[in-house]
Amino acid sequence: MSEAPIRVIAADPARIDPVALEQLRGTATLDGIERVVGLPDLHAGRGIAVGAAFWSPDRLFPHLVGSDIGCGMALWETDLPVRKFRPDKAERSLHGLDTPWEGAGEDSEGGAALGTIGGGNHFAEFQRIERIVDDARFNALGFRADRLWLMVHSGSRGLGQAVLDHWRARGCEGGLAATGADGIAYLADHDRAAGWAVLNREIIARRFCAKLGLAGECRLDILHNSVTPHRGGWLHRKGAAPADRGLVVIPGSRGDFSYLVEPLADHADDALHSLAHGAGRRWSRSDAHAKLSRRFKASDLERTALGGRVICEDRRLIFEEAPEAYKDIHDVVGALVGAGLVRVIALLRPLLSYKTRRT
DNA sequence: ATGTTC
Repeated sequence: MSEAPIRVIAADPARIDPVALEQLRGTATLDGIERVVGLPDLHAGRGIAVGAAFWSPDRLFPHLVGSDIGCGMALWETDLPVRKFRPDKAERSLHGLDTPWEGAGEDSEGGAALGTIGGGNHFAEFQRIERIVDDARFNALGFRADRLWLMVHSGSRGLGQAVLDHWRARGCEGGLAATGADGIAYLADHDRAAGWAVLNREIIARRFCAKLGLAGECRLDILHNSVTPHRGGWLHRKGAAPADRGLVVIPGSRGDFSYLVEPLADHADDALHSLAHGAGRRWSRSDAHAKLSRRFKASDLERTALGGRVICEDRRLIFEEAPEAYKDIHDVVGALVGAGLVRVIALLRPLLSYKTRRT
């Protein structure tokens, strides 16, 4: 079987991570994979590159979706005029969000984790609309620029992990025939985990709003780890946002802006109808910790260059997830714009980023 | 990424 073509969309092709590129090559040689795309946030993952999409005509590859099935971004508009947002007060109010949600049934699947953010790069962040680039479109959507917004990044926690573990134990790395019994069973597991992840983000958003006494409405929820039917085959996205499900928000880092973008259709197929899902890591977790813990105290990182505040009572994580550990979001979105894949609608400024609090 | 974590 010949190697599938690989297309990488990058801000600066000379600076594509060679390790990530080698990982893309590894996936391009899989029997049954016919197209591979790297997005501008491409970076090395644990075996599989993150920021990538993979198309197969007839096979499902659970390990190309990974363990955090259904992980994605939700963006909510609250009813609070942003001028009334008090970060000090909010910081004092945001307690009890790492413990199980009261509404989770004890025997429901993944019940204890439902409504909690988790670790790694997951977060909830209050934001304001910094700048509207496309006024007509923003207004047509009925969005309000003067309100407090809330972004949630989380996934399927232990449930998605259990699904991948189950299929890995059965030897799924060569893929599963999509129409076979195993393929159908995996898809059912995948869809259940993805549905759980969407619900998890909704509950997280509602819990955060409730702590501040706010009402809120979900404006978008998009998955960046998934496999879906696509043009007669199967599209695997590993840290890749969909370009065929409406508006997308692309987070920068806790110290930079997030972009609200509208996917454009004309060149979408070049990128397998996929987009960057964030800025992408510039430094590995261990490098970020090593470099930054030498230069800064953890408390130095509780405020960002944009004036936002950070709640992260995990001393290792606050270094691992520092803005410096991520690529420049403006370059990443610039590459998407340059490739004709998106139009920018608006930029959002982080006001308060919540990672974790000790309980 | 992870009801993780020697």
